[in-house]
Amino acid sequence: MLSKKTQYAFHALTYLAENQAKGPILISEISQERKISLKFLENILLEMKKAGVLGSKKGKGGGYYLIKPPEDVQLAKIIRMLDGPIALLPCVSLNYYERCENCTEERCGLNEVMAEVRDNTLKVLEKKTLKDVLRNR
Amino acid sequence: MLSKKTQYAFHALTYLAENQAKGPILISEISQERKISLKFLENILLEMKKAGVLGSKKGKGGGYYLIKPPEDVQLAKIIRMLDGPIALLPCVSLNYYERCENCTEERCGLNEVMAEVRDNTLKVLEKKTLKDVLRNR
DNA sequence: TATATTCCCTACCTTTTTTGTAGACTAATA
DNA sequence: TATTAGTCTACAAAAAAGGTAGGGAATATA
Repeated sequence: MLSKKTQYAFHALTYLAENQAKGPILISEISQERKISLKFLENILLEMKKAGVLGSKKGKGGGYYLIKPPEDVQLAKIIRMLDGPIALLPCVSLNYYERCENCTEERCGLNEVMAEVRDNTLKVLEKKTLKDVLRNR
Repeated sequence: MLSKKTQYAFHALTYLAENQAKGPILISEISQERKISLKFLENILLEMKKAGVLGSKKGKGGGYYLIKPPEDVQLAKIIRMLDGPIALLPCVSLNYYERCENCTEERCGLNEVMAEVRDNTLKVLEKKTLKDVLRNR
């Protein structure tokens, strides 16, 4: 399951996308509108900024804004950024690969299946973008 | 990611499947062969017994054994049993459904995408069985 | 340049989940 | 009836998730 953090991130991103015309949006506005703890949301937005998804502006008239058009923001990227691996096993993760203990990959049938699951999942999450989850499509 | 618990469960299940001919297998044997903490494994096997996947026999010559042929044990069932929901959001889970807070499902584009992910995942996990992950296929 | 505004950063705290352990109990078998 | 082996309840440690506090730094504007 996606963590609250990632779920909040999606709430924030769709809010930003739907209000792009207004220019930079205050953290506090997103927090109120989408009912997310202000300080927790601060962390999340900052993390997304560092990952290159959001931009920000300080001082009066400041706030956060999307740095790319919604159709260029892959859902897979957001999930990986905040939740880590999408794969079900470390040994089949493309971005967070780790060897499995107690299991030789060459002879383990599980990783083949899990690689198939991963591919099927990514087929959706890498194709779909922020634009696809907006309310006013 | 799958929890250790579920990963251990798969180790145990494949061991049981590969040694079916030997009759009931001791917890301690699986624990040693697959390097899993004995007491932790006890809990896991018991849970699978209660869920109807394993049978057991007490006393000398006892142990655990598969109650169904490996090709009848869906991977999805094992995962759900020990890890819970397979879906990425509670509101698109078939077996563990819960309403999402702060999000009206009718107008939330996220759940449509996540339902698609779920379907793609289940396409694999409900088709593949314990037999498909055995070493000596 | 003073001040208000707003994001930035570090550190911490609480709760929940995961992972693992202890020990007594019950059932089967020889 | 002694031994073997699973069953059950409870607990505990460690890790992860979720959330909070408070000051610092950059910006805008008067």
